Amino acid sequence: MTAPSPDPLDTVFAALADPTRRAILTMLLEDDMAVTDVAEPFSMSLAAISKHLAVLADARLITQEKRGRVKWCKLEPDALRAASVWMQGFGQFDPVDLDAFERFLETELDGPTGAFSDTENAAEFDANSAS
Amino acid sequence: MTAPSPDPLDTVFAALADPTRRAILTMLLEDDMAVTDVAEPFSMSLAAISKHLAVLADARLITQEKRGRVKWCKLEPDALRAASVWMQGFGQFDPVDLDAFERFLETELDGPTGAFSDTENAAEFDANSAS
DNA sequence: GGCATATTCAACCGAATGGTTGACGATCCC
DNA sequence: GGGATCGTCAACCATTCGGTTGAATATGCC
Repeated sequence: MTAPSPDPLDTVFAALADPTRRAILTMLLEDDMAVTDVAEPFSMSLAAISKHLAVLADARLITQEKRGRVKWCKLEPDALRAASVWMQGFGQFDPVDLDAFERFLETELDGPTGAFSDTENAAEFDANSAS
Repeated sequence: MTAPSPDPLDTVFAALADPTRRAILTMLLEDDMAVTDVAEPFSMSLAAISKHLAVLADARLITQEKRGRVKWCKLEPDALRAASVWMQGFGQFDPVDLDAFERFLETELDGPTGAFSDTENAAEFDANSAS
């Protein structure tokens, strides 16, 4: 924590660059989750997921609150605002295609408890399986 | 190049995670530039900038076209669209705050030839100088 | 041809990343 | 108290990243 203070965009974009972390964010979009539950769909150790969550928390993309012995992870979409503004400036796209995102989500998420469909996106949850 | 085919979002976000590369994109927003001219404001070797440009090209954030002995770099904002859509889905921010971006740019860019103001953002062009 | 310019290549280096395993500290519950 | 569960810590490992330097490859110009 002695780091000077790198541009917040650095840490936000770096956090988003990992498919596991993006998948975690997508899961948290549905609901707050405990660390163990976040880890469940991934074929990777709990410690690894814990590290990913630390990266997301460092980028302020999530917050973590310990209640009892379970630590709850909550999406913090505000952290994306600066990054989003930065990106939007380049494209001058059509204003926010939220419909496209909802369509994307429908293929990404299946049930409310983290049971994912085995579409093309399922690969994101077992990145090592990619040949 | 034997890599399977990672999610394009991986490479786009990873490319955006570096302040030097974001600065390059900002410069290219003004105009196409040759590699040497891109490198000029940075306190880093030409080879390093060449690598950064390769990363940006790999993420399809820029294209490079060789005319004569000089290679021109051109911004390709389309590559940001998918990433932007992905991000927007989390925030449900107010639709595209382009004004905020233009204000940001005014502090970022000074002249049309790569002369940057020495505001807070100038640090991005000599990242090593950050204590 | 011969020299200067533009850009990349190759080898190397230190630091950061993403993962593992095993031990550890908290907390819940009987 | 004591066992099970939750989560992190510490050490380790292989790979990637961001940078350097020096040589090599085009290309333009006289």
